[in-house]
Amino acid sequence: MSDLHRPDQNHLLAAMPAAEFDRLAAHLELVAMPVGNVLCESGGKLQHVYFPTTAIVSLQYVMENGASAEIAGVGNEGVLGISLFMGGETTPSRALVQTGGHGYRLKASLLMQEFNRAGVVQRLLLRYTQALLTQISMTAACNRHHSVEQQLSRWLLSTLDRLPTNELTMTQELIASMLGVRREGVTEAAGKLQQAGLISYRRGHITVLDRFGLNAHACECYAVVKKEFDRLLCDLRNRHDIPNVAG
Amino acid sequence: MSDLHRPDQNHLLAAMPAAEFDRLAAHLELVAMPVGNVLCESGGKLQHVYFPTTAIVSLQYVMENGASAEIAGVGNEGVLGISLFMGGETTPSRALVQTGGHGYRLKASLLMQEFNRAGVVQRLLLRYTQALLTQISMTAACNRHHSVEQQLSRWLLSTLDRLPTNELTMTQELIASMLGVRREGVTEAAGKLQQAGLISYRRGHITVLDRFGLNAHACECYAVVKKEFDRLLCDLRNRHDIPNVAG
DNA sequence: TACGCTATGTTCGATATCGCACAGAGTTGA
DNA sequence: TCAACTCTGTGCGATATCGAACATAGCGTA
Repeated sequence: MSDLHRPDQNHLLAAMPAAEFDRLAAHLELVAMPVGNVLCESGGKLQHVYFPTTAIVSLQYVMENGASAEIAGVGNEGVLGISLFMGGETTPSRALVQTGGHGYRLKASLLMQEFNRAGVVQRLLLRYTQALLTQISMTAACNRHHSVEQQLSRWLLSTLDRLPTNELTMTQELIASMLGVRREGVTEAAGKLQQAGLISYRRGHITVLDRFGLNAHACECYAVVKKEFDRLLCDLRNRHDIPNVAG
Repeated sequence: MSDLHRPDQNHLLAAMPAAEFDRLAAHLELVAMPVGNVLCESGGKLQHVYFPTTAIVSLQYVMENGASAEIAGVGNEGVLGISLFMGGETTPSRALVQTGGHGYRLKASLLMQEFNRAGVVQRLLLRYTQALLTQISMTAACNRHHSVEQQLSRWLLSTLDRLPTNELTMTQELIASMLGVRREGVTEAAGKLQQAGLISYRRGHITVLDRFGLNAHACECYAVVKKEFDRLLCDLRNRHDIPNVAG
């Protein structure tokens, strides 16, 4: 297992310089993150931050009437628990494991120690937070203007970016609750995408056949978010000189 | 004018301890922020951060087809330009002055110097950023699930919170572009609110008559955001000991 | 005062999504 | 093999919003 799971499968951990990473490495704890697990309820305080490697966590808001909406997703590109270092300790959204897998967790206090050194790790985490903010912003715009079919395409692509394969294990019911639409709406949209030869699916599994085609089918939101993540973070992999933008 | 305009009309500036504030005060520049002014285009880099006092800035995303959606608003409770200290320098959203007024601006480099001291001001700005993040998150959820009438109520209330009066100068057309809906939809929703005795309006002006009633008419999103802002920031006014949440 | 511009009000059909009901198909386990 | 359960497919009317066209009303200005 120690061969299969490595901290640097998480891009943020991988982007940390050796000195900083070494300080944290001994305290990183590999944990299973089974699907459906609620890591943090609305308003709840996390005891750890989570760096997913193969798992994907969905940040959702659940409304008073029970309807839910995904705000953003967190996979191997990021970290769950930004409210700890942002100073609020809690958020009104909940964190639900959407795709089961693993991740590394770190005691909140240890992350805070590192963050408060005000060095590379702080800058890295703040950049990630800005990227997350862009993701949430685009979710807002997308929810306003785009069709279920476009949103499903976007969601499939961004989920796929966090997985090693082209297949995701996920019922339409679950996808519907992520997107905040009816299950039937997902059935219909998925049917169209399958007819177009972009995906194929069977009970609980979706395989993306044509990523480029799906991209063309999705709204611009996917590309905007991806570009912004790349700009802010992707080049961090194997590049440990995160610039300090101090004037 | 120097009597009418004071930096502490902005809550973030007011929340800074004397030592920190004094370092910045000499560099704060009072500027007029006329309605319609675009302070920052999508992807553009700000040379200053803006602390509005009487103005309100709308953060929007404009889609490829020209449709727009408000992501969040920034008034006297906050600051425009978080991407500077978050490390990304730019964001995909644009900043448009929605309500004309004034604000204080500060050279980006000077804010960065203060931010990089990793002291009270940094913690204050990060807490504000988290509050903004909550606002954006709720915009996303609200866009998904709530009616135009509910959203208009929410928007009126949150705009009013940033103004000294109960009247806002704003055409329905402009409100429509903020909410990302048709102008006719705003006309219809505003008509209902007026019939219910909650607001009254005439060509370009809206007066809120019954704030409590409007609150009851709005979706939960308004209250969630307000509560979170209060929790994270409101008690900062006249309270300069922002706790360091280091573990 | 009269004109012209802009804001607001109203109507219409078109469309997307919803909410519900139920049928069929796949999976699991006794 | 069969039963129970879950997931997916489909059809229906109801509703909200859209998109466009046009009517009316308020306001500034010549």
